[in-house]
Amino acid sequence: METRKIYNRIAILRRDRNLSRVELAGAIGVNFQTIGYLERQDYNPSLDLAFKISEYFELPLELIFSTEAFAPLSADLLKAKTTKGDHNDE
Amino acid sequence: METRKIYNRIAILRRDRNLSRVELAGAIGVNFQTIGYLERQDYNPSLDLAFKISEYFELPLELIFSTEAFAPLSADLLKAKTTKGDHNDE
DNA sequence: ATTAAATGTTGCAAGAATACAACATTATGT
DNA sequence: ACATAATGTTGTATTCTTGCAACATTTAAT
Repeated sequence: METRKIYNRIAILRRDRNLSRVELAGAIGVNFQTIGYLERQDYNPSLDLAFKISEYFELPLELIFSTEAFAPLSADLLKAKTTKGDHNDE
Repeated sequence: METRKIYNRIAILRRDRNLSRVELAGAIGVNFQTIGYLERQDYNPSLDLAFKISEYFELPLELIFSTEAFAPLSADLLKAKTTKGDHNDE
């Protein structure tokens, strides 16, 4: 299978919470260098690790990992504010 | 890292759409035996493969994969119906 | 009942993810 | 400027994922 690179927001989320890689790694239960590999997108996390990270940040997996490059977090923030109150369910 | 087993709904979703493993595998671009491994939960898919499957079924990844065992699909269906119209955003 | 399709099982090979160590570079605080 | 923390780099070993082949069992259709 031609493995695609999955993009992620680990680095920004980590900095947003003022954590070092060592701290984040400790909290999640992986080697701190593994966090580095993921932030640099040297390789994709396993599905289990992706879930662990999403659980740690208390964010849906799709908000942290994506098959396409992410826009800056701030853009998403703005979009969320703009859409506030819109309930277009169907 | 002590890898957890991730549960999935691939088998039910596949049957729901009347696909054989060969067909599903072909559509996604993996070996048909790989679908079998995943359905039996012999191992977890890579994050990329999980995304491919979620894209194929046009369902959010968390609806197909979970760190905890799934209730039957029908239960979720009922819950969705019950919650219809509830917009508790904040 | 027979056949064909679908699924399960085992085993081996290749590739990807993770751990870990040692060392280099960059940032931060004083 | 110095010390320390944080991050990056390279390399090796182990485990997990995927592909693939061969064969067994189950299911479905006729």
